[in-house]
Amino acid sequence: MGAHAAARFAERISELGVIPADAGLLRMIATQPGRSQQSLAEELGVVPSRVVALVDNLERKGLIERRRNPQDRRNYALHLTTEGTHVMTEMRGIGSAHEDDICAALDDTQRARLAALLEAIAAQQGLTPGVHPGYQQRPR
Amino acid sequence: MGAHAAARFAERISELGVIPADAGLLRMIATQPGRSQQSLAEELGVVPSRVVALVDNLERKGLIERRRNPQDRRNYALHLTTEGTHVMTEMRGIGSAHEDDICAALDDTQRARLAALLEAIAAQQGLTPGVHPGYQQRPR
DNA sequence: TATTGTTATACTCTATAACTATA
DNA sequence: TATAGTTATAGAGTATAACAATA
Repeated sequence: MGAHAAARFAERISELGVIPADAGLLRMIATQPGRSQQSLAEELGVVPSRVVALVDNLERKGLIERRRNPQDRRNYALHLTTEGTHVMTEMRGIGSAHEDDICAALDDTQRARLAALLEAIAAQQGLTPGVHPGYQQRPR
Repeated sequence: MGAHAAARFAERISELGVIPADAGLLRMIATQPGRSQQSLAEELGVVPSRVVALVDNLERKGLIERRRNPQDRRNYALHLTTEGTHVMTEMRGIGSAHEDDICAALDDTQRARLAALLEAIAAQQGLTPGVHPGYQQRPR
């Protein structure tokens, strides 16, 4: 079911010219502007060279920019552009609509109950809020 | 959270030398022995040439076999081998243990409540029981 | 001609390892 | 030497299209 919800979300945000990988990264940068590629790599649990490609995408789409840090010219401070901020706002709206669509079968009480149950599981499983495990390589 | 559960399941079944794609296909063949590659492709929503690779894997691992149909020699009837049947049994046990692990935070009443809520969503969303959308190409 | 399965090919995603610039 | 980022390369997964065997 997670896969279904993810696929539907992907459909929705594609209207913004954005793919799921973009969405997660964009949100991380929006939440904590100025962060470096290294910090993203660590939090996502992926290799730094992969962040290069992800950030390249976002930059090519004009949603973020790499700003040189004059104090330490080795790293970049990543920031949303005006366009990126706009897309981020759109995405929040899409996120709400998406949740509403997925939960259409449930009334408000049931949604609250579902959320509480899932949160209990997430906490017990030690999941980091806000980081989608989909970035990490799948074990095989 | 679906991604987390899927990753943990992948870990568990890797002990059997099986990956998630194998697991789904193996179960489909176990449930309906003798089915053709075409029928799998249709139900999974993937292209027939992909089923060739998936079935090749399973056959290489000795879990299934392609049997020629003497009536219509164009298609294969897919069947589990003895080893495949054994792995399928193991997988069922792993599935139960997995569910139990994921739901460790909930008592029996809560699990029943969660299951009911999720089933309501799945039904409303028109999800085919037993087919994981992960086989289908992700829209971009 | 139509259907089942296969092969050839190309493209995307991702990791590893070597490399550059800066500290 | 160590760190941030990049490039080159290789491998896996997957679709498209052409193909062979059978009907």
